[in-house]
Amino acid sequence: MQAIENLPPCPVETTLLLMGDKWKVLIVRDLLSGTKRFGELKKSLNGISQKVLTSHLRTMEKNGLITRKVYAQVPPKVEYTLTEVGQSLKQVHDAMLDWGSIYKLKYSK
Amino acid sequence: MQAIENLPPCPVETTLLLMGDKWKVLIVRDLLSGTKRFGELKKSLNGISQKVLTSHLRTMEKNGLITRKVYAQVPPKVEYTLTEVGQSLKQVHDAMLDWGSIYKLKYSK
DNA sequence: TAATATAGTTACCAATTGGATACTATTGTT
DNA sequence: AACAATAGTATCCAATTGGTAACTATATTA
Repeated sequence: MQAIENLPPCPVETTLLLMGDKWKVLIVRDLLSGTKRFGELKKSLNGISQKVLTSHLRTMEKNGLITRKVYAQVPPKVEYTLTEVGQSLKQVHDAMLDWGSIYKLKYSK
Repeated sequence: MQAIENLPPCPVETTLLLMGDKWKVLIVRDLLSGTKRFGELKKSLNGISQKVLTSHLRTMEKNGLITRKVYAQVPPKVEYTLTEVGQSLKQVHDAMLDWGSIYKLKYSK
């Protein structure tokens, strides 16, 4: 992958630059359990539009978080998989999972 | 605090609902080192406008993440502090800090 | 007397994001 | 011959978000 230029000095801001987005975190959540096809992602990301899903996947691929594998078939089959760096987002995901659970215990009905 | 209704079933989505926003994470980052005044936050959140900072602080207060203390002075003095639940966002913050650092090591110039 | 400092609020405008819809390509199926 | 299936792309419109600038209050300071 190509090096990215001008990342912010604060690493938290770097993470936000690459992942500071509802859908991207949910895409990671879904790919943490393994490779998925485009259609599977679309279905499990309830309500995301095709356009938005495609554009997030492209950005994440460019940033080295996922890989895209196209099969020479008709109808098309495209699979998305987390890279090693993408996998390492599991810590962030898990922290968010834990915190959300705690918050719900405390404050939800 | 009042219970919040209709939190999403997935705890990750709950976290995103409350924190899925660049500025909110950075506000937490800044408050993790202790209580801050409005003006201090504004200065350290480089580039945030007064309007946006105010509105994020209000939402976070409503959600039980921070407390707001107004001193009866002129000119006004208002301090913001993380609540206990707000403090517990440290795990999320730290995971993002770690991941950003790793990412920069691998991919930045 | 006028300026300064702080923490806002309000109104308006611009930009970004997101959604809906229609369209494409091609092979296999009915 | 028409249709289904998949992973898109292109276009247009709507909504949300964010920025700028002006305004407020009032005690203290020059």
